[in-house]
Amino acid sequence: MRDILAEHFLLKGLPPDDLDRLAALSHTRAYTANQNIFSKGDPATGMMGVISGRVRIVAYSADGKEVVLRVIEPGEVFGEIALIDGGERTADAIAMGRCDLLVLERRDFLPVLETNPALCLKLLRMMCQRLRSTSEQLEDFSFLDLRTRLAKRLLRLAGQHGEKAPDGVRIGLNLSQQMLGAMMGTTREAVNKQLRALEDEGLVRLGRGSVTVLDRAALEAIVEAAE
Amino acid sequence: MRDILAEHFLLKGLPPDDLDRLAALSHTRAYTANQNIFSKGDPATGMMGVISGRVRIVAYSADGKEVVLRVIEPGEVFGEIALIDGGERTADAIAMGRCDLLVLERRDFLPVLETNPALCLKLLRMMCQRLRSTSEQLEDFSFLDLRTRLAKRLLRLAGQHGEKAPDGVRIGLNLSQQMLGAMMGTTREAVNKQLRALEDEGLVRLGRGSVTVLDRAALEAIVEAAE
DNA sequence: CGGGGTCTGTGAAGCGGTTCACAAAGGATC
DNA sequence: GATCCTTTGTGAACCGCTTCACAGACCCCG
Repeated sequence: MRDILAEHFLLKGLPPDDLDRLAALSHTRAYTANQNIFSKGDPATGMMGVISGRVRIVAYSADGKEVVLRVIEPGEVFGEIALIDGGERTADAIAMGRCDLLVLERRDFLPVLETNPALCLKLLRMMCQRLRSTSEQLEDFSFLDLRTRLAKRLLRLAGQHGEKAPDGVRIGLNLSQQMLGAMMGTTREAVNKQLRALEDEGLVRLGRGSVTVLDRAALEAIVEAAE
Repeated sequence: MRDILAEHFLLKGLPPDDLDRLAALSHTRAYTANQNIFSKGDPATGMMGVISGRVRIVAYSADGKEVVLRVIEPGEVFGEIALIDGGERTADAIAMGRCDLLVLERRDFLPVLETNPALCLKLLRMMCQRLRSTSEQLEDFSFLDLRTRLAKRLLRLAGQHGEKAPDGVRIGLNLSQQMLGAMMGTTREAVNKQLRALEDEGLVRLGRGSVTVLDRAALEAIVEAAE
């Protein structure tokens, strides 16, 4: 356990005795596909780190529409807002497949944070990053049309999760068009039509649960043209 | 100068010698209406606090549309992202009228931050707050129609800036419909039509540069119905 | 090896918001 | 008071996206 903690980017460099203290108090938890980890409004007791698998953070509208706010990869943490201010959870967290999480309780972590400015600064920098990306998403929502947002999103996904394919970069992830729609705040149908348009132009190839980026430069051109 | 700093919520409780250190190095700057304070992409050297007046943080699209991301009131700070990670400014800051700002340079502030966990935690909590509100705005953009967003925004503005009027709460601010549109990521015309609808229903009264909320409960009902 | 469920593809109709064009009413300035 | 600029009000045309409806393809599971 101590080693898992020490490996984690957020805790790397922490004094050994702090690490021991946290190791003694943190624990892991396993989740199955689509299992709910926490829901909006839940009282928050701490922060989680992803050891293996992926987690998505989503919000629901009154009529059940879903927006994906973030997808969390192994090595990243989520639920840190609640860690700091102790408020309610602001969104739902759902396991995207089998996954193992590390749980750090607020009451254990806070004392360590108070005595460790370097850790504080790391957290601050992480929050900055988060704020930057959320703001960018907000801008994209208000300025860019669907085609452009889609191109941008595909480029990001290809960068993060792309596997090399003979003729391009394949985004696997079991990524349905439904889920892509939720990532961009729109419907499955609208995504499908834009994707088909891109396929007709030869920029991507579609599969069931996958998109292969064939012409990265052309996608980048679409994004460039809009900003 | 030292007293101004000590008054500020973020720095309240700071050890006296830290305060002196910062006081010696920080300075104030005055701006006139609509003057640009910084622009997106500028290298960031530090954080600003508003002493008097108001500042708006805005983003521009390729074709010149404007979105207001935040309005900063006296006593609040902005530009803190750059303070922490030292990256580029992510948006434009514009003085909304005459205003006096306090400027804290990164190189002066960072050492104080490193030795003062309590200050770190305060900053962290502030960033959390910011992240919560930005996420909420993102959700609103994707889920709510204009009428609902407008109702929500009017309620918030009335709460923050409302002056008591004989028959309701008046939002002054010299708030044009143009600016309201920019706050909600839409056009002046669309805002006008929704406002007129609300006026016809007797929920608000419109003036040049002002909106008076006449029926707070009814506006709340509009918002409730959507979430 | 069915058979039900999820995922993809597509068309038609409708709607919310944009764009454009224009008019009139303050307010500011000289 | 005359003039100019900003702000507000409004209608018509347009358009991107949503909604709804349906069909076929693929896949997991019994």
